[in-house]
Amino acid sequence: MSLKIPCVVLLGPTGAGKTRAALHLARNLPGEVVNFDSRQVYSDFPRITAQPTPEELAVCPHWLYGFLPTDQKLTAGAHVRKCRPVIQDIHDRGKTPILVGGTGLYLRALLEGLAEVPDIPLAVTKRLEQQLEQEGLDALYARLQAADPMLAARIHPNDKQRTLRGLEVFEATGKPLSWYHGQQEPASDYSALLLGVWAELPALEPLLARRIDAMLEAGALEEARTAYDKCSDPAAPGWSGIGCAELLGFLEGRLTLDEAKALWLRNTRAYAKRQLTWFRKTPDVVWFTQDGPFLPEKMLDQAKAFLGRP
RNA sequence: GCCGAGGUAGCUCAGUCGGUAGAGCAGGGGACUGAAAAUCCCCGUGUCGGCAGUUCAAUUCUGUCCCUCGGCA
Repeated sequence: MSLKIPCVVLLGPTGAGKTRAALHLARNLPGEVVNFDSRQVYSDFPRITAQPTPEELAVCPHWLYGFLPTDQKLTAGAHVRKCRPVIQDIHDRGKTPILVGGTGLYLRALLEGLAEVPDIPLAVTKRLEQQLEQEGLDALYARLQAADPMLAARIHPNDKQRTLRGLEVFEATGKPLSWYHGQQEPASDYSALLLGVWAELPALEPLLARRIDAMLEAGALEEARTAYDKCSDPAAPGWSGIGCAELLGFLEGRLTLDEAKALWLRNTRAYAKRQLTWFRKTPDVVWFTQDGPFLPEKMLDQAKAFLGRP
């Protein structure tokens, strides 16, 4: 039984300034940056998903950014499996892993573990999607109630995504998803310092609006166009990202550029709100707001204290 | 100036055969165990454009005024 690997985690809503703070920590600890954002993994959308720029990437090694094609999807489990060896390797080389991102589920899955549910064959998922079309959600939810009453009680009958997930697990494995949840043992491989950048929506909104303009100036539209040439299926996983979907609407002539921008901002704002709701209840976060002294400096002090360095 | 269509929630609009009104989006709050930038839940008093008339009762009918958008001048 080895000791837990110490990690520094930077979390917070989109656009709050995590990347900048991460670089300061990486330079001074020293450390390497590991992504836990479900969208910054797409190789076709470095600007639209606000991945670190080439200059920022040059500061220190960055992991799990921009490696996935638009037509492929990552899952929380797959992300954890990719993350673990990366963190181990950084630690073995005497550096501090700095986890940066905004996908609360991915972070929780990494730190607290995920139930060990086998991969579901694609055929099962496809069949259920087809049945959803034909029989409707009510019928599928009723089947879930029979197959996994514990899970069904916890999710809403309108929740298409979770109803399908519950059913596919039961049909593919013969066991209810809630059974797998019960089997799960708490994971404790990492000792994490959680540093949060907090920004209320009214303060965040103008920053988000400016960031969208900056992204467009940096070539976001050309980025979307190039991605569209590679993958023109609007249902592809990569296109569902905020900004990607709106620019696709413009490219396909469904939206004017102004409409796309307005939608993009609204959707980003709504997303930031959901992130705040999630992170608000995350335990043991040391929160920082953007006013006051140089934020990354204060975070560095915290990180040094946590790691037991002078 | 004339004819027509409208003026109802922040926005787009529905509706009330006369009994003071409701959807979508936005906004606020929340949930979240392999699609999570996803998926989903809860929250709707607003001089129903102004004024007057008819009526027990007008946002609804009538008159008039104001404003917007079409068409004709």
